[in-house]
Amino acid sequence: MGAKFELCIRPLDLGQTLGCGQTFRWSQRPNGTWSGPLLDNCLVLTMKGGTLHAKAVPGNRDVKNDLRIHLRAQDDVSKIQKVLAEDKVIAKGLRSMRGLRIVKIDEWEALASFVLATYANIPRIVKMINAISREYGREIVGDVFSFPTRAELSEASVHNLAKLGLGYRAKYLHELCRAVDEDELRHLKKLGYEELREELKELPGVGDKVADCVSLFGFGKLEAFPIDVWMERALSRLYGQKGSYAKLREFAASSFGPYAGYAQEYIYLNERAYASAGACRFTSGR
DNA sequence: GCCCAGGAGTGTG
DNA sequence: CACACTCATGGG
Repeated sequence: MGAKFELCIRPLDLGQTLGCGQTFRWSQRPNGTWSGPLLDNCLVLTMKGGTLHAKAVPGNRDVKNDLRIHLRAQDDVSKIQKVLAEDKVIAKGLRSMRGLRIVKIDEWEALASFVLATYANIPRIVKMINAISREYGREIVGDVFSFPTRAELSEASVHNLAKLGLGYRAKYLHELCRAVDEDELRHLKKLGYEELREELKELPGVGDKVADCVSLFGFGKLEAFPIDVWMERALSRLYGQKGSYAKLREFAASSFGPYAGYAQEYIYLNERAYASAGACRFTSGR
């Protein structure tokens, strides 16, 4: 039982890619490997000499291709970085993030995950997602659970979801299960970015920011540019850009075009690093 | 204890 | 269009 395989995807840094808050289900082990559920397999990933080595349990279906899709092996990340580095702000921050890749998450998982992600910090988001997976998903191997399907999750009552620590998000998630079905997801996959985000925004718990996260990470729209509180601060601090979501979104589209999603990730991580460096200075000043 | 969190929904000016 | 307010709760 289980499967082993290798993939040559470059550039790739597992920590930068899986631990940066675009996906919530991977965790780093003490020995530097990364593990987590991907659809109906549990994977353990490690880098050896620039090559990705993977172990999959139980090794269902075409897990190798699932991982290739998840890590967006088709992206020419070096070229994207080269284009985006024309922006001096990004060029500077980029140096420490060469191995970051945008991931492609299952559409339903992305939708449900980012509805839960509203107004919560990342450790809490991870906790909520683990809780609903444990309660309503299927056990893949010991203590690793798949993300619950829409059908599985629609069995949950608002009350039981709230008990898992979702707060007011319990109601959104419950309504989302009823507002979306497989036909709707199939329909959404056919849409271009602008149409997609407008239709996503019709769903309960989905506003501008969640629609962009789901477009980017769930539907693979690299031109999407999610703007959360961190991005607002970064755009103000680094570019002097302030104003409504629509205005900031327009700035991003004109500045970063088809690779706005990658630009967003570089700027977002840059801002978080800046904040934690500032906090460190502050606390160490005694 | 306090502040904040990868915001959205609703109502008002 | 822009704001203001509320929502429920855990993490740092």
